[in-house]
Amino acid sequence: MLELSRIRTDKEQVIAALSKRNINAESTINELLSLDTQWRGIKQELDRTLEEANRIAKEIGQCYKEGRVEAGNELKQQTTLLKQQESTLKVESDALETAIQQLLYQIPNTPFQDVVKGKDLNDNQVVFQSGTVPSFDFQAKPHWDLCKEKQIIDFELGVKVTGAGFPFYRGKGSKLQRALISFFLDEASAAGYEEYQAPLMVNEASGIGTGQLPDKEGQMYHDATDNLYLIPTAEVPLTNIFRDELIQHPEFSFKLCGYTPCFRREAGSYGKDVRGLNRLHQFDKVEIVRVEHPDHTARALEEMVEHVKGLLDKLELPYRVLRLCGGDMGFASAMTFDFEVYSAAQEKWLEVSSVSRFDTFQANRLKLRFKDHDKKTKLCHTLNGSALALPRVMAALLENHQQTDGRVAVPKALQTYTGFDYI
RNA sequence: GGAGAGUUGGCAGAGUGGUCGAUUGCGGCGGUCUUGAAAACCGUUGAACCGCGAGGUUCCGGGGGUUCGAAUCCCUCACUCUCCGCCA
Repeated sequence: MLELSRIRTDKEQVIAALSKRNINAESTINELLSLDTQWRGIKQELDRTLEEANRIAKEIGQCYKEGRVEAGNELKQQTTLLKQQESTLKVESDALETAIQQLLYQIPNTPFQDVVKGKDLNDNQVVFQSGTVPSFDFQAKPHWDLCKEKQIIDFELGVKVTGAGFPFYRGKGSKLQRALISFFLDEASAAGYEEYQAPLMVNEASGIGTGQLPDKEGQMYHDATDNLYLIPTAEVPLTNIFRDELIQHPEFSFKLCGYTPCFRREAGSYGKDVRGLNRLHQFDKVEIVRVEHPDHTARALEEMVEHVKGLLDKLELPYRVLRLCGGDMGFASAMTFDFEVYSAAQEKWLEVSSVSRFDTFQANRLKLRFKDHDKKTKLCHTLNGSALALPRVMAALLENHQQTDGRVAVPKALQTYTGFDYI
């Protein structure tokens, strides 16, 4: 959620920044500011009325204390009109506040200065590329065939027991999952991220805190009996740790990581993109989350990008880093780098990580603040990234590392975790 | 699932109709002392909103009510804790 005070003072800058997302926010912003002006007028009137009522109430107290009962009774009569005014103004003020809030919820974050204007994924910029795409002297198999052949992931069995998008991992497949999770967590710990095991269900307040609610609730699994939501990413519980926190001093930096399964309804998904491991309702992910002083956000983002690069290097996968254009960024993001690994058999790039800075957008909803050097209370900056999401990494490992003899090689970095070299 | 007790500032914890936005302790910030740090001592310190400012308003879990006036009384909802039951 954008800060209303910023929209007031930097209206043109906000509109210009939002235009990078290929949206014209001018009418929304104007409506917002018009409502805001009305609200401030009402608020001032309401405050004056309340002030008067408070003053009289105090006077009445004095009168009774001093035994001037009649004077007190007289003053009481004056309050009748004030109370009527108060309740009318309160209704108007509340209505305006709600309308303002609803508009604010609809406005996405303003892209950071480095973000370029663009419509969709075609306008994203490749800012880094690493590794070579393997060339095979045989017909490379897609991961879903390899999974079946080697009996390491059973999609049909998942359909039987739960439904599409909930696969079983078996034998070496299951061990490879566990290896990846351990590897990612160990790497994150080594980089200074404290490991958390988070709840997999969150309450409504947490959903609102990180922005899944109220608008995107269709994307989460919801248990109506207890009004709890299955997390779509560890970002939700890990970031909500800081909800309603006021950090007392300006020297802070929180780095946390956590492995969780993630649950996504993926309503509206269809077609070939959902084949195999490409899109699941339940998948595993290690997430890194940071809460930083605004002065350190840029450095933090860079560190996170380097961290993810390191992971993919060690997994010996060909990958590229994209800086997303305004139009392709998530609602809450101010700047996002996507990591894509090349999937040799599918012959396409698969997104395995998304690293973003949110600046104050999340913190504003979370009420996550700190006391700065100038003793003023300010909003923290939040950042997060996947490091990494497992299924597509798994797909890329299988497809890129398949050998002429039909085996799939396990990268060195993972071998100590898996206990085997080939699948 | 049953019974009881709670929810107050960054945290802990007083406060039971008007001088309470709230005693105190811890923490934070500033200082003295110290080579530096710690300790000790001194000072300072709730948040949000409106206003150029003076200043004003709101907030004691959420919502509603009683009253001229509510942290304080009533209703309601949510959550937490304790005990009992069930159970990994």
